[in-house]
Amino acid sequence: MKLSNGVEWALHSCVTLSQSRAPVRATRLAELHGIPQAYLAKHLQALSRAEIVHATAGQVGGYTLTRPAASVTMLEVVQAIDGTEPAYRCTEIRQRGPLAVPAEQCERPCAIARAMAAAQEAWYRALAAVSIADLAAAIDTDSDGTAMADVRRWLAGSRH
Amino acid sequence: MKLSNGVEWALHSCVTLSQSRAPVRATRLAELHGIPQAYLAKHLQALSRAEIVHATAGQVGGYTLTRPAASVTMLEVVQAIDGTEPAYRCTEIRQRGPLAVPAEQCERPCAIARAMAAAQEAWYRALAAVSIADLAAAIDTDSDGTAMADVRRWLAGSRH
DNA sequence: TCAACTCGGATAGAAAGTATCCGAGATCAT
DNA sequence: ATGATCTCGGATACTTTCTATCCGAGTTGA
Repeated sequence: MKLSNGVEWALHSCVTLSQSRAPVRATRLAELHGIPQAYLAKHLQALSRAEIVHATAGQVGGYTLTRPAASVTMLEVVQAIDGTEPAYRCTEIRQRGPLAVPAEQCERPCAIARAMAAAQEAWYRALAAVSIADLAAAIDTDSDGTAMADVRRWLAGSRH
Repeated sequence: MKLSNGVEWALHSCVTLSQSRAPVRATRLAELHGIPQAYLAKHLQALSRAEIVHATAGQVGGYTLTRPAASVTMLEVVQAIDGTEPAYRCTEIRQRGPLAVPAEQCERPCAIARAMAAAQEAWYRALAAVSIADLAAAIDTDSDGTAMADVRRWLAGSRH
């Protein structure tokens, strides 16, 4: 089980966007984080499709958060990049083989699928409990309150 | 994020093995579940390497559980097949770019990595709380107490 | 001692993730 | 109003992982 690499970039990008009301170009986000510009753009598209960010075209275009950072959860971002399909998908092998269970007895998911779904739900809950604003605050605390100010300063001076 | 297909087969196979003290051949497990024999064998190797099952060679060989089913958790099986690496791996992009954080300030994982680790831990905890014996009992209940007896009967008559 | 059966690792093919490019659309200066 | 420039968006190659399979090494029982 591996999570797409773009999840990390998307989360950092959202934290950065939370520090700016003005649109931020994909190129600048990539430069700030030291990551491939073209590939990050693809992931930003996914965030745009999920309506987490809003894309503005044109010379002063770029990306902005559509909602306050406190109302955007990590889960939304992860699902926007990685998809909403659960990690475990039951192929109903109980309905196959010599001891196959009749289909009419399989309305309820199989016990294994239920346990996996419960685990996934626990994962979802943990991610839904943390917002982009929470992340920004935690990163700020880790740096003794300088990190986000530095980001804001860098963003303000980036439009040359 | 997608979980390997073999996880489902491994879990069902462990439940089946919990119903037999005698070794069960990989061919029989595949036949019972209606799945590719050769590919299941590869996953059983992983279970063997993790010492969840014991492989016996020879004419009356096959696989058996090494421990009581009540002491084998879903988490162990999932990790044996899928590996123990966490789904999210931080690439430390905070140490890159124009606002790079000095390495000496990065002893603690970044806030995003911490939140992801907490979510993964919740997932682990949910899986560790369910044993193979629990699964067997739940499957039995779903079938009004006939499923496991049917499995035992089929296993007893399978060595022709 | 021999024969038959088992598991185990090494080997091809398919799918998904990774990385990139160029075109459609919009904005600002002229 | 017009044109040039800059933006995002989807379509296109490449790499890695997962999927599926085969044949050899080792063991058991007759």
